[in-house]
Amino acid sequence: LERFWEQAKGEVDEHSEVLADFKAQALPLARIKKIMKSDEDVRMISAEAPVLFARACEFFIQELTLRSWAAAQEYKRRTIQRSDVATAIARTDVFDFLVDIVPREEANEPPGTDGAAAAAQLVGVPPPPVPMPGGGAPPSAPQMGMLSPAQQQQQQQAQQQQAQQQQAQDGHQMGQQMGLQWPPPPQPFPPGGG
Amino acid sequence: MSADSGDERDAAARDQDRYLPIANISRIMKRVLPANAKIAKDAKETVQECLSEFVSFITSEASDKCQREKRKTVNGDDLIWAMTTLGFDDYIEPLKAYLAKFREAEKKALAATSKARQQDGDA
DNA sequence: ACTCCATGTGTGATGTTCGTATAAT
DNA sequence: CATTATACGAACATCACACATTGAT
Repeated sequence: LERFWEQAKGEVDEHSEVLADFKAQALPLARIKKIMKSDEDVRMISAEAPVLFARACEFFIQELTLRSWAAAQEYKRRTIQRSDVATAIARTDVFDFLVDIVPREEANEPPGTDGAAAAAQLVGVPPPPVPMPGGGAPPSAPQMGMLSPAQQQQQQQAQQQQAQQQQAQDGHQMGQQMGLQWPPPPQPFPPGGG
Repeated sequence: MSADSGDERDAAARDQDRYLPIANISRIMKRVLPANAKIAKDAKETVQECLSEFVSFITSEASDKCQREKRKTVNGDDLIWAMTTLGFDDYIEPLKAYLAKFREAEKKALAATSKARQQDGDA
């Protein structure tokens, strides 16, 4: 009897591993489900929904992180601060729904400088409205109008290349695009599967 | 104007139950950053909060669609539709492929377990 | 529109993983 | 101030069961 199980497991094992890779390095599905259920209208959730969401959350985190990193680099910082995330949100229209959490005032962006616009273009973002009410420069905002867009681009590109190399070394998942544009990982599914 | 700027975020730190583990989020963030990049604690917490908002945002839109169509179960297609509607078009393609592969794998896994059970009873 | 079957999901208990807290660098 | 290393405990994944949901008739 155990023989059968072992044989069967041979078949199942492959799929099990594949399925295991879903949650391998992912966010906890149970908590995603909890957050979804925080909406009173949501009663039943298919099993695939949290799985899909886990992946979507990775994309979301990666995009927000890269845009924040670009913002940090404009100040020649290697540490992403909250203000950088705020800046990334303020510049990206698909993140408008986050203004309730991170108000635009927290974004550090010197008005009158098109360096930000240049960076945004480099990032591949269409001209964001960025009304930028008279927010005023945050305390941690040093003088940064001195960088020419070209220099900023050079620095960012250098960083991007480094990042790409890191990606290529660190993992074979996504090292090709990742220019800071937002090309979702070509990896449609768990590695090793297929 | 006020000296309480910065304390508001502590309120967010209370219900960690409503957020995804910050360690996982930090790991995913580092994955797309160069090795020499650092992430401030504030930034991690901010991303953490934004992520939960993202989930709620998409879920709400998907739930509305389900109500319109008189369905009671939010499925992956609803989420994909919601993300498309809300402007996350770039996520859709890979997510579709991911979802398709997941369904396929699950079907096969289920069939395999079914066979295993048959053999179990047979033996 | 109504019924029927198959599929799939919520709930609760359990073993195991892994994220959090803390201290050192 | 952020990262790393370590131990503990909470939370996650899994399973079984009852029945609601879905889609075709």
